[in-house]
Amino acid sequence: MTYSKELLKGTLTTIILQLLESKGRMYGYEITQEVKKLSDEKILIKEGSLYPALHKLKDDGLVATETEMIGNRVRKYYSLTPDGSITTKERVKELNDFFETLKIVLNPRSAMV
Amino acid sequence: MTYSKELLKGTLTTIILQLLESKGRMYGYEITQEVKKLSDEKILIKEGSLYPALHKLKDDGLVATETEMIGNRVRKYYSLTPDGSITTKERVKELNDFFETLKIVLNPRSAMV
DNA sequence: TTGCAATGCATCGTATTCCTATGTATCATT
DNA sequence: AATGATACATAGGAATACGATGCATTGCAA
Repeated sequence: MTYSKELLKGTLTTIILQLLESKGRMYGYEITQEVKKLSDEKILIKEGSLYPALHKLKDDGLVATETEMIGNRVRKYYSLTPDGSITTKERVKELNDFFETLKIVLNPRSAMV
Repeated sequence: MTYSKELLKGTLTTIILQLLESKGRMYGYEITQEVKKLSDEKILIKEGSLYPALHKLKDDGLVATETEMIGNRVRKYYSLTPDGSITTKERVKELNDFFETLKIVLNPRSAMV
């Protein structure tokens, strides 16, 4: 079972940022595998989503890259810039807050605070 | 403070469906106001999002409409069809499940099950 | 009484973003 | 030798939320 791809919209970038925040640095393929593992195979990030997202994060100055050669194979590591670290905290906070709000909207009877 | 509009993607339809499930029937403007109220003004559904979404739900056979005249003003009520009711339960379940999964992904240290 | 805000419906064009499909290349295992 | 995993990347398409705009009624305040 995989989630409707629409659900990922708006959260993919936050997932990437938060992974980089906790792991320090990662390469693309590693990110897809880590998300797959953590989500019990329920969230599968595709290359067609991941790489454009990473490139955009770089354009926006939120991540920096360094390329390494592993044998003859190129590997591109991503890590957060100071700006990226700040943005990550904001995004994660916003996402958690959004979830809480949505819970209330989706279940009005639990809204008695 | 309003959430980044990207966050709503993939959840708007579920919000509408669940509101109809709990309220029985609602009209468009009423939906925007109810979501605004329940979310403490943090989720503001725009007409440009709402009406296309409602029309799509109708095309998909998930909601039915009835038009009423309130004074000289037209009001269009939406309610769930039997199909819509089933879909609503599935969507809400999927969304809650997605949140749980995402929590784990966003905070690996809490993933020790 | 005039004008503005709120109520109420709707659509067009735009931006975003995720995916499918495709391409290239290395490496390990069979 | 072939296949699957590793690893990067992009082009084109689909979905969807929004901004802008339009129309009409109603209520209220200046």
